[in-house]
Parts: sequence; structure tokens; C-alpha cells
Amino acid sequence: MTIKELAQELNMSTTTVSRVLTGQEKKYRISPKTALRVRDGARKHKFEPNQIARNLRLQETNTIGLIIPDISNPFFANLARTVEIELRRRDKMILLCDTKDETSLEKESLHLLLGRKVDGLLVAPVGKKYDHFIKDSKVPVVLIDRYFKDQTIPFVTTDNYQGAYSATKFLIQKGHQNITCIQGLGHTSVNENRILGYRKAMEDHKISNFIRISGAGYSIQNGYESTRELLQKRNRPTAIFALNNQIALGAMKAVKEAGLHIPGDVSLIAFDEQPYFELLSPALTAIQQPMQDIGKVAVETLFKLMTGETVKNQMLKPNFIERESVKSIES
Amino acid sequence: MTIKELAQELNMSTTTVSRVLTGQEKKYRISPKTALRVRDGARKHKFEPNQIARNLRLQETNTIGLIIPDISNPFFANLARTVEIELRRRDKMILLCDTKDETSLEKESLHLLLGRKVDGLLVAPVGKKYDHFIKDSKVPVVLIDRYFKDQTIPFVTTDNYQGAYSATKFLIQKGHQNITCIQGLGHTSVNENRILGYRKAMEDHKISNFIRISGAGYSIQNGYESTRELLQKRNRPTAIFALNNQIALGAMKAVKEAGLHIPGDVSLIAFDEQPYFELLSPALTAIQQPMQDIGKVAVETLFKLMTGETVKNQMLKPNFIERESVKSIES
DNA sequence: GTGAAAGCGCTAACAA
DNA sequence: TTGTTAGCGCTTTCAC
Repeated sequence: MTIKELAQELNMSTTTVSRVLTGQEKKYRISPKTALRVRDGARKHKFEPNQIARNLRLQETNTIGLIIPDISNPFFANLARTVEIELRRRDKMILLCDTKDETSLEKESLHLLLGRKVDGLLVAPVGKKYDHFIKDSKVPVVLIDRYFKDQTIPFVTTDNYQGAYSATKFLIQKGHQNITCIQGLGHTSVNENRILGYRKAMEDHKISNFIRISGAGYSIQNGYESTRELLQKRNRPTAIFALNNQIALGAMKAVKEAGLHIPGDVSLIAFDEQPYFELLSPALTAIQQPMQDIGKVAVETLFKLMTGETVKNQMLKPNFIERESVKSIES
Repeated sequence: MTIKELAQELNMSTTTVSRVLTGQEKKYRISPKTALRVRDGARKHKFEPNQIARNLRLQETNTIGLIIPDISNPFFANLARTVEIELRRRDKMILLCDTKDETSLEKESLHLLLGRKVDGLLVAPVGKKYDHFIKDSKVPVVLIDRYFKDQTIPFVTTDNYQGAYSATKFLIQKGHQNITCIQGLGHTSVNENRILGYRKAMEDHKISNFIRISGAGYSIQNGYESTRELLQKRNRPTAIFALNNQIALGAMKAVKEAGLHIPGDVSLIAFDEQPYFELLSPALTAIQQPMQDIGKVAVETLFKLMTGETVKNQMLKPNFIERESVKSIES
């Protein structure tokens, strides 16, 4: 059923029907009687306005594109959930794209979304290139988690530098010196800042000779393989700093398979927190990101952008959770 | 830039432009020269056809609605990922709705999606009511994970009965009798079938007097609270069967907090498999669902439906993974 | 208080 | 081989 058919049935113009259905009866002083008839008719026929037609006419879709690297990574899954809830409150829907951390898929997603005339874009970019966001995107976009240096696209993220610094410092204070980082994707801001924090802590404590960075990729696989290699080294690290939850998982697996123990043989700290970390063997010491807040603030920022307000970048504070995966070393 | 503007600039009709841009130049025998000019012009101006207008005209949106109860549950996050990949291959996009397992939000989502004229619906329903899917949905829908008995909406799911039966049988063969189930949402088919499998195994082994079902909800919270209660009982179970991954997590947490041990004090089996299960303390014995297949088959089924083919329901086989969370009891 | 009609950007039937 | 035109379903300007 279309608005035209409904109007015909009620013997009035589509204009009138449209007006009451979009809540403008006051504005146009439509008689209560007419309004009632319209509403009744609409209900009776279960009339649901065709949003596509509406979108075309109004030049807005009430749809936001969400571009993330991996929805099966609990970090992003949780983020997606918060975003969904926040957007629903504002009567917007999500078009979801998973880029598998591939720039080509990211570009494709961007154009697909732009073609569908989304009103805004929330994106955790792959991070390798960003020209497409600068040049092609005519709609407001806010970056989540990862951002681009020297670019003006607003972002909301965790203070990764700070988080990594305090984790590394914690290890050092426990007596560790031979601390290796297993990193995610080297070109992402997230990774860079975590590395920077790690590096700075090492330098501040005069052990920059021990700085080692290994691996590439935010995956269980990478954590696993990198750790396997590390464990075979002559000068095996006493502590591993895994730069996300997946890497930490892979690292644990490798240690276990090697017949070694955490923290007895190696200590481990993870960036990211997950509900099951406290149940692992041993319970994992971790840096928790304020995920709820990230999602909330990102949506708020996007809406400000869409209404032309000025926005500022947000760097939210992480939270250190000490558990059992780090051993004290006597010096 | 619109197709009209582009056509004007090229001094030809929108028809011609449209035809070459939609790959119909052969069909209409458009001269190669013209086709080339169109393509060049489009590239030069970065023309991207307005999909909204296209959708309105074509009466199809190339969009599929995905309705799930909780995207932060890794089971559904993984499902979403597979679905995304499969749909992208077919040039469709996902509109994502998270219902928080609330029927009201599910209904709302359905109408929102219908209003946006999605071409099809993939839904893991809350399961309490389903009238809205039967009556209101004019587009093809396939149910994932959960389904409705006595209804004709096609579904793809795991053989939950079978999975639960074999898990229970496994426990019994290890000498357990006092086995309690912690369930998810009682009204879901998933839950019912798992309970049925559990029940049948208990009955087949003449220990139906030990049948106990506790809890309500697919959450960590529910697993935690239910287990706490169970542990305080005089006749505490020797084994717990957690009906999903979240419940299992909560159960482990409660056992740990009570100062007890798995499997020494209680054995535990989880429905669902997660990458970290093997790293928990102890490694969790689990029933693995073929998640990739579920997503793939669901998308295939939906497409058959959309092209008018006949489809049949699918019940995929689960896989039992024995690890360390079950103790043998001497009789 | 209500309605006629234009137009959002595209495709396709029909015409040439 | 190309173009004219109607129309997808809605909102809104302008007119009454």
C-alpha cells in the first residue's frame, strides 16, 4: 500500500495524509477529524511509508555506515553493539562493512556506502592509506580506534601511548628488562602509539637496548607464530607484551604448547580486556579500553558533525588491571 | 553529480549514459565511441549513481536485514562476519539490528527493515513470539540458529538435540549422574532442543530422577548466578552442562570464586566453542557448532528463496571436543 | 484547512 | 544506434 492509495481510499489528497503521518498536522492546522481518519486508515491497512522514496525526496537516509576491520574480534563486536544502541536511540540504522583489514575492501566499502547516501560514517580504518576518506567522502566521518596523523578527520580512541607506557613500566618495576612487544599492524595509529609508549618506558628506564618488536597482525595466528619464534631464541624474553586480545590468546597458546608456563617461564600482558581474561590460566593482566565510552562518544561526535557543530578529538583513558600473568623477578 | 548533469555535459541523453553504466551497451548496440566517452566522463567526474534513486526505480535495494539478539556474543559476531562475506560476494549489504533478546526491539527492527525495503531477512529470532514474522513480513526470511516449530519459515541451525544428547551421554559415561543444565532462554528452539537432548540422555540411562534445569538467559550473568546457587545446595551437582558459551564463562567464574575447582569439585561442559576455551583453566570440553557453515547455508537458502526456488530446512551436525573440564567418577 | 503539481535521480517502455 | 518520457513513492511549495 502506498500513500496515494491510502489517500484515495480516504478521499483526500496525499498531501494531507503525508502531513498527518509526519506529525505536521498542527503546523498545517489540519482538522482533528481528518487527522483521526488518516491515522485510522493507516493503521487499518498497516501502511508503512516507503523509506526509499522518502530518502530520495528528503535527501537523507537516516543511515550510518559502520566500517570495521573485523567484526569477529570482540573489541569491534562490542563497539558495534554500543554504536547500534546509540544510533537506534537517534532513529538511525547501521549499514555494516567488514574490511578484513584490507585497504581494497575498505575503499570498496566506502564507495558502496557513499552510493547509498549514508548520512555519516563511523570507521575504524585499516590505516595504511587514507586518501579515499579525504578525497572521496562527502559525508561527515569520525574515526574510531585508529586515526590518521596530520589529518583533520576527527577521531575518538583510547590513549594507547599512555596504556602501553604504564603496562611496560609495570613490567619493568616487576624486575623485567628483556621485554618483547608483539605488535598488530605496524601502520595503524593504534599500533604506533602503543609501540611508542613501550619504547618510551624502556628508554626512561635505561633499557632501550632490550627493545624488541616482533610480529605483524591483530590475529591469534600472529600471536601464536611470533611467540613460537620468540621462545626458541637463545636470549628468550622474560616478558611479552601482546598488543591486542587476539595476539595475547595466540601467545598463551604457543607458550602452553611449548610446555612452558606463564608467568613462571614468561610473563604476559595484554592490551584489551575480555570477560574471560580472569578465567584464563593464569588470569591475564590487561589494559582495559573504555569500549562503551568509545562507542558513545563516537556517535555523539558524528552527530555534532552532522549538525555542523565543531568537534574535538577524544583520547579516552585506559585502565590497568593487574592479575596473575606477571611474575616478579629478583635482581 | 547526477546522471542528468553528466549526460548534459556529454551532449547525450541520460538513457544512453544509464545504459552503458549499467553494462547494457551490447544489448542496445551503443557505439564503442559513445560508450567510451561515457565511461571517461563518469570517471573524470567520479560519478557514482545514486543508489537510492535506483532502488526506488528498480524496487529492490540489494540490502539484506540481519537481526540478531546480541552482536557482542561471539557466536553471533562470527555469524555476522560469515554472512557479511557471503553477501558481499553477491553484491548485497547488511542492515544490522541487535534486539538484545527483546521481542519489542525485534518487532521494531522488523518494521524498520521492511520500511527500508530490504530484499530479504536473516534473523536469529528472540523466539518468544513470531506472529510479526508470519503476518508482517512480505520479504523472504530465513531463520538462523533459532526457529519456530509448526511454522513454515525455513531455518538453518545446529542439531542441538544431538549435541546436547552426546554431551550428556559423555558425562554419564564418565560416571556422572547428578548433572544440572543451566539454560538460556526457555522459549527458544535452541534451548528446547538442547534440554530435550539432555533429558533424553538422562532418561535413556535411567537417571531421570536427577534431571535439573536451572537459570534463564544466554548471559555470563545468568551462568554466574545460577552456578552460585547450585554450589550452595546440599545435593550439589557433580557436573554442570552450560547451554552456551556465555553461561559457561559465568559458571567458571562462580566456581572459581567459591574456591572450588573444575573438574575436581564440579565438571563442566559448554555448548559452543570459542578459541580461548583451550586456554582456560581447565581447558573447556565443548560442543562446537559449524558456524561458518551456518552462515553460508543461511545466505544460500535466502538467495534460493529470493529467486523463487524451493528450499529445505537444514540441521547441521555439531562436533564434540573433549578437553579437561570433565572428571571421571568411580562408581 | 486542504489540494495540485513539481521534483528527488534513476531506468525502461516506446518511439524514431 | 539514440532519445523522449513516464513513473517509482514520497514531501513540500504554492495556490486556494
